[in-house]
Amino acid sequence: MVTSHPATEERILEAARRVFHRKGFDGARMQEIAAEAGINKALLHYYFRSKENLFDAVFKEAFNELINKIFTIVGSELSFEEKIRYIFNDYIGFMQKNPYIPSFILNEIHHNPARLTELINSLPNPPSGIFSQVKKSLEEEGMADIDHRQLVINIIALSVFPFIAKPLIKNIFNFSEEDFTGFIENRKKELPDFIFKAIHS
Amino acid sequence: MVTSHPATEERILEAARRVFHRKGFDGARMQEIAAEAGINKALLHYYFRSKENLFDAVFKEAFNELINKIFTIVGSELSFEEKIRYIFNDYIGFMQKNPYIPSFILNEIHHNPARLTELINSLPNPPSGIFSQVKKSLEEEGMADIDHRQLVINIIALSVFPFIAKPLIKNIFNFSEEDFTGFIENRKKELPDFIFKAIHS
DNA sequence: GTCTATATGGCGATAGAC
DNA sequence: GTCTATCGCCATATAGAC
Repeated sequence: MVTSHPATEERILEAARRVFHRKGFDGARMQEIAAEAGINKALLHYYFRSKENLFDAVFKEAFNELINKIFTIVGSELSFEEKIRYIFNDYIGFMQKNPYIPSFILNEIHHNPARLTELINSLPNPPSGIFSQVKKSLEEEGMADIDHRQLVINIIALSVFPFIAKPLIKNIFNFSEEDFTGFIENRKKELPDFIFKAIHS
Repeated sequence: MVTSHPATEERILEAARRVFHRKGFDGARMQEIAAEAGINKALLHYYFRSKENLFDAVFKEAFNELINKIFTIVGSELSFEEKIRYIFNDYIGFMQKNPYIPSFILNEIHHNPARLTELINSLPNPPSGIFSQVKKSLEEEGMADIDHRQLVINIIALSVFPFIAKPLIKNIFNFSEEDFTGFIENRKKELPDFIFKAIHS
């Protein structure tokens, strides 16, 4: 895994990202990753002993990016309202730049629950701490009656779902790629107020 | 596909559902489906010529169930408020009974966009008609200012997402299976008011 | 219709030369 | 470190007996 020729390892990882993100573990082929990286299969195994190892590196990286992105905002010192606005703007923005990651993660977490537990346990900030902080924020805002966990899931659902369902959305609304981009840009603007109205009595 | 022994074909389909829903096309094995159905691989090919054919039958069925469920409610003669309540109650209820279908559909639609277009075109009620009806409902309720397409996606996102992200949710909240069930039951109760508050000015 | 046996190809992984 | 060649296995699919 550590070598005197980092350029090759990084090229393998880039190729592996492209292929695994799109096709998942079962659909990906070592031959395709090798071709994308401009090398041959044998060299893949020289750097990362097995398909599973290579996949783990890619999965871990994507998972941490996706989770830390949101946990960093939630766990920051911003006001409650600012946090909501930042999440919708930055989190959706991240997925616009990495449109395959949400489906990739949400699909692969079903296949290996043990790895998921391990990854969550090794996060820099434990989720339990983040969530008790959310709860405290809500109490300070005088909204102690709403379940903070339901709210967190609602916010993530509204952010992530359009990217998971993109092909379906494009089809049922007859959206071009530009239409879809516009639809997402509108969400960034409209979702914060949607949430504020929903939670303020 | 049509035969004098329907019991076998139905047993194959039941087995194929169980395996494909959980593992997707790439992860499923014809051997496993045969074993689940209590027959051998050769007989699978006798009834459904290829893995792809068998998968298509399973996919089409799940897709139509998932889409028609919601389109039937949306296109019904219920009042706007009733529709919202029915969607959250019945749609979430359907997914509680079929927890693998949302992930299955949302994952596989990425792999064959052509089949998706075909399936949508063959729906009993065309989506465009359903959505113009939603728009009309909103105008009658004096809520013409909100984008009906954004609202539809929000409602579906809030319903579907917890099932797609179930392993993640259980992990980060330290939920047992019973905790998760309770969490979903609470959503059924709370989501209608969440939406009503969000859209009423 | 249902089985056993087998064809055929592709996959992950390794051996060994350079 | 990087390559070519190949092993061993397992997948889908078919042939052919009953």
